[in-house]
Amino acid sequence: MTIRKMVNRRSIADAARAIIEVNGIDALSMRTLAAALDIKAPSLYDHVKNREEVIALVQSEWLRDFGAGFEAAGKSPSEKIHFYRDWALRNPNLYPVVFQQHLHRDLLPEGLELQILGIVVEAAGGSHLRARALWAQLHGLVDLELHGRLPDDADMEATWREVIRGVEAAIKSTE
Amino acid sequence: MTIRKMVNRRSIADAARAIIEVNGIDALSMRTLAAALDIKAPSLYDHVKNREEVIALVQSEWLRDFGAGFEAAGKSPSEKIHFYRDWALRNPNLYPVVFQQHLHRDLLPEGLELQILGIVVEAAGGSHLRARALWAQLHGLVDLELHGRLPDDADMEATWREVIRGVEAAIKSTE
DNA sequence: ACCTGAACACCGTTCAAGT
DNA sequence: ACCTGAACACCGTTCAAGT
Repeated sequence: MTIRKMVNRRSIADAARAIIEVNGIDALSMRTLAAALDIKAPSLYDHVKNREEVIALVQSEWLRDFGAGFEAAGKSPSEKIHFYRDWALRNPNLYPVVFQQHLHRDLLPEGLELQILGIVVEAAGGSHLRARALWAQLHGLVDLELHGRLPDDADMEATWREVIRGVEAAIKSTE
Repeated sequence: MTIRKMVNRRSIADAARAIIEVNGIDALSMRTLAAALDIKAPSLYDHVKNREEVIALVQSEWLRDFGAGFEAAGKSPSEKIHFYRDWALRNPNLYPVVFQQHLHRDLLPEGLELQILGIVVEAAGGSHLRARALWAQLHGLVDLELHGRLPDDADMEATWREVIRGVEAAIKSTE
């Protein structure tokens, strides 16, 4: 006689995260998710509104994880940038879910988005404008790298160093 | 008596592009695509290998379109950057297909990828390294903008000006 | 409240059959 | 060569029914 673990929004989010992490977001179906929780697909709808909301829960859970690590990473621009890249490459299936879906702000812990934005602003030397330009660069480079869109012979280490150099130069120029 | 237009790889690509353009890539199913061409879904497989290949055809068609426009755009970094942004925002449903899918290089016109890369290198003042950093920034900013991931009050015009300023400063610093 | 089986309207793809 | 209907193994979601 096996006992089934309690099913609630948290356990659903955890099971969904595990599926996405291993097999990508396309592998997340309401049926596979239900199976992982030992119930049938229609039962999920007693806990969540729809598949969209399941994804939003994972997004929220992992944005919190990212935020904590980003906050804790060394405080120089270079260290923040390295953390961003490493987090993304360590979580290739989760990254697009967290940073490339519509952000369900209503399910987010209060202030989390602002906290993360604040760290980027700090790394960019205090300018909101440069912070957005920097974030775009980090996000874009990660995305191109994850999709294998850069030429095969592209030296990614050197490219990331170039990004860091650019930010440091921009900060120095306004000091 | 209605006559059906000829069905071939080109007409399939055109019909697929039209569907994606209007309703996004999720709306592209083999059944809706076949219906647009006045045939049944299984018949598509006499012309293409699978849905993946249909997408690759659209990707190839539009990368060529982008490349032609990018080439023709004014030759200053600022003008190239503006063209990139405008093209993306004018084609919000096509952009991810062209720049965020695995690139099927085997279906691409010879040299097209290198041509586009060359233009970015030129806009970046000749440095391959800075070209990748720049492309990442353009791609990332467009993606964040298309996904509405930046704060509502973010001044996008100013952010793009900041990107242009950064590139110009970087070029100047190595002249 | 939580779970179920059956059903609806969809998918991509295969295949035997027609012309 | 090109097209078809039928089928297979999937989807997300709804709903009446059970406890």
